[in-house]
Amino acid sequence: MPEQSPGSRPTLEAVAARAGVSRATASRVVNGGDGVRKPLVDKVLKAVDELGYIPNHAARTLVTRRTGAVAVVIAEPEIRIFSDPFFSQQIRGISKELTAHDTQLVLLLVEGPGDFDRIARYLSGGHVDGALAFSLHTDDPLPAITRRAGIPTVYGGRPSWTADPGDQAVPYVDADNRGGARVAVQYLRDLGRERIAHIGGPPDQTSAMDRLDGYRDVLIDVDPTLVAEGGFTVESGARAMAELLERRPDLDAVFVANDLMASGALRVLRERGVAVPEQVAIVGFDDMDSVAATTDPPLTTVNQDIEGQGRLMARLLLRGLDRDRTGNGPAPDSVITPTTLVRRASA
Amino acid sequence: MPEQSPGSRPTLEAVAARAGVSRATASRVVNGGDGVRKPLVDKVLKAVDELGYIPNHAARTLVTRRTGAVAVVIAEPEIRIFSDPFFSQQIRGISKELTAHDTQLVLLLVEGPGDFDRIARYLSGGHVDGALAFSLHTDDPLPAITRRAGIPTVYGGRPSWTADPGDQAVPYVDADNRGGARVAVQYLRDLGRERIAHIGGPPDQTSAMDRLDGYRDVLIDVDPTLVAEGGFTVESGARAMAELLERRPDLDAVFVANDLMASGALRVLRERGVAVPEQVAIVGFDDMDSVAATTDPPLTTVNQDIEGQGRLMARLLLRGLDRDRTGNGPAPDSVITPTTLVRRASA
DNA sequence: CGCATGACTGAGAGCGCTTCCCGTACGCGG
DNA sequence: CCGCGTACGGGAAGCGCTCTCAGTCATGCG
Repeated sequence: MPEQSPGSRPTLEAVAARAGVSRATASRVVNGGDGVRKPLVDKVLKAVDELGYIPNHAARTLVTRRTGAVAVVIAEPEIRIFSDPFFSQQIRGISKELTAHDTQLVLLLVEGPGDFDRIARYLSGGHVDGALAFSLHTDDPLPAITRRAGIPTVYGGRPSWTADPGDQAVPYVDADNRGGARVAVQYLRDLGRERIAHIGGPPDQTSAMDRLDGYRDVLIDVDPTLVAEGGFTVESGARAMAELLERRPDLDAVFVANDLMASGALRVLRERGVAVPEQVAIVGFDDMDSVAATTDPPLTTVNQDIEGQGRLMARLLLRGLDRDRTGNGPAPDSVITPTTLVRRASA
Repeated sequence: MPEQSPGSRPTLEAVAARAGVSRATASRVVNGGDGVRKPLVDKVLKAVDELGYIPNHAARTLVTRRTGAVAVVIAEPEIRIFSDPFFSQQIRGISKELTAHDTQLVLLLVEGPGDFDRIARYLSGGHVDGALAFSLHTDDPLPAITRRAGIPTVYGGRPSWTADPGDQAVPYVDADNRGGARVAVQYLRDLGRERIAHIGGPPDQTSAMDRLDGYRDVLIDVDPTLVAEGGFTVESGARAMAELLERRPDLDAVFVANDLMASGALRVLRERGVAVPEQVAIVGFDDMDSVAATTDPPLTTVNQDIEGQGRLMARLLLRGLDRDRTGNGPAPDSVITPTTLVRRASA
């Protein structure tokens, strides 16, 4: 690779000159070379190579009006954000897919409520072609922002407002939370468990609600005392478990809405000398490898392909952007990814 | 905020026209307004506001040759990456600082060894003004890449080659690992412990080595059987603890190079019925809030301000970029951030 | 053999912005 | 009241690239 002399990189002009063609032809070659005869293509490529030419991104963006960048907006006031393997795996998937399409990942962390202004300005500023967002809470202002900015956006997780009629559909990627929950609870029932409790997640997150719905699908007329609410954290899971044991010492199984809470629940059960799975069987959700496999006993849980979801989000967005540009292809539709039950020792 | 008619955003030209000034004057106002009389400034700002003008970033970059973006390169083949609260907090700090300076964060995840080519191309491509990187392993190709691309870079954690003489200094931000370790071990000794073991991190990470050095600073002629090596993971910590107990059943304290390993060590001690801190005192490192406070017993550990380190990294880089541009100010220098011992129950 | 047709290539016009350079208008002192 | 100096505003030149449009050349067919 040729050394870069400081401050001056070769331009297309230089490449064209060296190859003995016009700038237009050089440009054509650099952008795929359609309609340029082989010998010229080779000459240009040779010049590119010799000069170490790298296209100027800003100039290209200026004329094409496309940035080749996508924003990933993470708005999570809680600590959970990155520490949550969930996000990190999702981002990893996104990164892989974007990279494969020569698209940059611009990370936008929302630090506080006042930040939405900044985000809005940024998204409106034409810095990125599209956005990927994680819709978490009911009152999330993000959808409104992206809509007003006219930025194509794909959501991770079913946005809460998608239930509302009349709202325009937005593409999103989500796991089959309800189906997964159904399978999990059904499994517990097939095991012969009769008083299956549930520790749910925060009600303003659709994933939590969908999992609860799945639970109810199987246990139609469930006694409300068998249901407790947690906050998707280890601690809240422990609290909820304690609460359930208090209310229903007779319970013989718990379907917990995520692995973190399940690990908290396991701890409480262990502390109180309740044998898992003999006395109480536990099934979690997410199959976080850093949690589910290392609990004692290892957690039976519902697996979802989180990284795959990230990839899918990116792919959906890129496809949509491509469609905007070329004007053809089907409108991107939401995708529900499958879930599978992973049997370990806790149930 | 005015609605954007699709596809056409107001230009500086439009703002200038509406304000009744030249484009040059409008530009000056938008960029700070130096040397423009108050009434005109106001007129322009009013026009900007009314039109909802947002500068075209590509055009600006094209002429100024500055992108207003910084790359954050994370090259960690292991899973640890994001799941590691370490990175997430660091990134959070970086994000805050960059945001405060209207600079974008472009995330570059290295997925595999072959990816370095892509990273190199990207960094050379003038997409970003600078880079922040986490130097982890001895043979990391990143430093060479950024140097060749001529991209100002600040490292997180002391790069291993900084020990080599003759190598040009690179700015980095790191905690006072050695000092922190010293304080921790000294604390154990002040407690009256006499056979203080050490579980170290991977030898190709400077933080691990520096902590080991701190340990040795206090325990000058330490018996090598008291030192075991781990990989900064829970499991490796457990393994190392088991190994130490095997070799030296008489040990009465362990200084562990990070909290994750410490939690693994605690588990092993608990399983074997060794009382902590009565029989064996444990001190960790990092003070990860998701770990140190929730172990049983809560972990005495060495705290470092990780988010602050991230901020510092960004600040150092921005200062360097500013210096490159204006040509004045001191060259950015590396920073070692202080560490403090946090007393909890494990020692 | 001549002209039409198609396939390529080249010239040039900007994309929106910053900034240099020059003209001018205003300030002040004499 | 007039001259000069200073500071501010305006014109214009690109930054590097894409893409339309027109021109060129070779070929195929009548």
